[in-house]
Amino acid sequence: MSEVPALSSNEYRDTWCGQILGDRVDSTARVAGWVHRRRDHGGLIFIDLRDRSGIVQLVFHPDSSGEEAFGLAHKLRAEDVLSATGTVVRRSVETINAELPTGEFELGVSAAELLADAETPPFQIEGFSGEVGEDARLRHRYLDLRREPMREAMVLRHQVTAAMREFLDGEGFLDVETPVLTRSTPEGARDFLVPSRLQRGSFYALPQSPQLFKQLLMVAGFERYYQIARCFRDEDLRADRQPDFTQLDIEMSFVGVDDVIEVNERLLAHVFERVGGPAIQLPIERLPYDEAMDRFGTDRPDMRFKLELVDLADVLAQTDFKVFRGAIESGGAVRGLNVGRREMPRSELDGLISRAQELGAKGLVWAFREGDGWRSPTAKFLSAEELEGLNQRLGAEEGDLLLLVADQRRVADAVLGQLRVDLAERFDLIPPDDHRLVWIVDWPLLERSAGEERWDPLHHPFTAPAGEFDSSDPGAARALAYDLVWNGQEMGGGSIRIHRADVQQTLFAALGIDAEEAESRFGFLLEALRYGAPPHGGIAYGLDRIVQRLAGADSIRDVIAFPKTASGADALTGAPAPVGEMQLQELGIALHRRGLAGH
RNA sequence: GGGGGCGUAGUUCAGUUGGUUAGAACGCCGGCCUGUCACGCCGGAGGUCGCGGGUUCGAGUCCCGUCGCUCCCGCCA
Repeated sequence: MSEVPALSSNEYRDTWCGQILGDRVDSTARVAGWVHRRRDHGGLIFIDLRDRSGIVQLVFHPDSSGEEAFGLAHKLRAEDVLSATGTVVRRSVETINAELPTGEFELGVSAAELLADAETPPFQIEGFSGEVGEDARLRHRYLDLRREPMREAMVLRHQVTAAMREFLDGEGFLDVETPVLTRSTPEGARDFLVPSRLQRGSFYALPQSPQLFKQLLMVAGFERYYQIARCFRDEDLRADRQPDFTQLDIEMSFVGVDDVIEVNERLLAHVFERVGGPAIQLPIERLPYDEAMDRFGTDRPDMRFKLELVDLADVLAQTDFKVFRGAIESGGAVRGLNVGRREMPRSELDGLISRAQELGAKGLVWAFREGDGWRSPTAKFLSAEELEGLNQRLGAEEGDLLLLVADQRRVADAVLGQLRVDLAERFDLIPPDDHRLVWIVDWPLLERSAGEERWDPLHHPFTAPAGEFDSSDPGAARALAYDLVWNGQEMGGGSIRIHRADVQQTLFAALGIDAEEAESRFGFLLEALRYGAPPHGGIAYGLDRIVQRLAGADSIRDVIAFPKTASGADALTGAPAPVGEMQLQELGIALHRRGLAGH
């Protein structure tokens, strides 16, 4: 239950429902709130009244409450809004309700006023054991938010941001607001665009993050900045992705990787301690990117369980099996996973193959170790020596389920890395209350863009390289970057930024952005860097995800007051919605009728 | 953009191999009830089976399309 300070008296109430406690016994109190539940015994009426602080039982008695109040009580219905005055009474022992914090007391009502009556809610606020469909909850979110789990999630969210502000304030960080109507910043996602009326044909972009602004604040000499910033990305939604979401955005000057990580570890420990999250052992483990990919096949490993990937190419160097040989000869890899001794019917194994294909693999080899060999459709293609070598490399014991993927290394990693997580859930390998935080460090600076002759930044183009950047071998460059991964989910990421204009220009060039384009898109940044920019770096956290995880919620939507549905709609307001012809004309926008646009 | 799941009373769900009057629980409405707290008891109302089309003597059930919600892939940190 949310903590609230004592009330002063006003025309509606002088006490919170949740504060009808022992120190009030025999005194007069006035409370206000919503009718949570009514129990009408004919000659005696109980009303549970709810406000943000909690619930208190009101008792209406035909004699002591008076005819008027008693008559009103008889007509009360769920969610009516009521103000009631009465005497705080200690309940007799046999009528105590141990479930309620106020359960040893009640309010003997002497007068009551109906402040608003309520229509029957479309779903029950409480007292119903089933889960209400999210559709209905979102359409009437203001009612959904009256339910205790939602209120608690919102309270938790507030406590998290309050603890963040408290810590950062104590460390000298300045909270500075940056624009929402801005220019596209290249985080890689599609921008939400806002048409300009004053400059027809031009558009603002909603920020994907305050990245460039916070760097400019470092140039401005603010040294330590933070903001709880709304960010926007026009991409498809997921259970942990919304088109508008919130970041805790942080930037610091005159710092290196270790400095940023050190402050952030104390920040996390402080926040978790304040809100009763899992205890954090400092320092948080750091895992180099290459090792994460080797062992877990992903840059956001869930380290609460083992199931590590194994490289099998050398065992199969001489193999005649076309699938494996083909992958190896074309520069790919054969990677394997020992799932341990498991039963799995053929239908489920087929399901694993489908899942592997969905994730990009051409196929998946499954096998159960049986004696010195395999029970597997693939066994007949492999020699006894190869099977023995594979069993040994995979540490396979009798009955162990083995999964192998032969493909380009990044594909094999991605597929087995995801299957590893799927199977851990399938076989309950994840300890229930375990939490594992890890920094992923030593990232590559650039990666080959998929299918194109181009280098892309793994983070963003302002990430500083470790040491001198060698344009002749961009793939070898490492980044001064770090991501925080919590139970396999990315919670935040950041880097030291490039603070010299010449280095930034070199990087733009390496990314295929020529000087002219760099000047037109990022001229303001390059110019700022020429006026004396301090070495600086920072981080941004996905606030919604952090709160989701702390709340133990299945979806990010459960910790956002007014979230969008999977199709990006606001079920409550109906956004997005068509606008009038006049509005469009003012903006100089003409809509294509469907089909005319050509695509 | 692609794939999977779901859509029946206000809510959560059941509904057999296609069969004539579509059920349950909670909620709602009315009555009774002075210590309940998921109050109890009695009675009652409430349905475009998401929508459109098709197959059939007959469709909640089968087929096609479409819309909505949701999960995943692509995309996106």
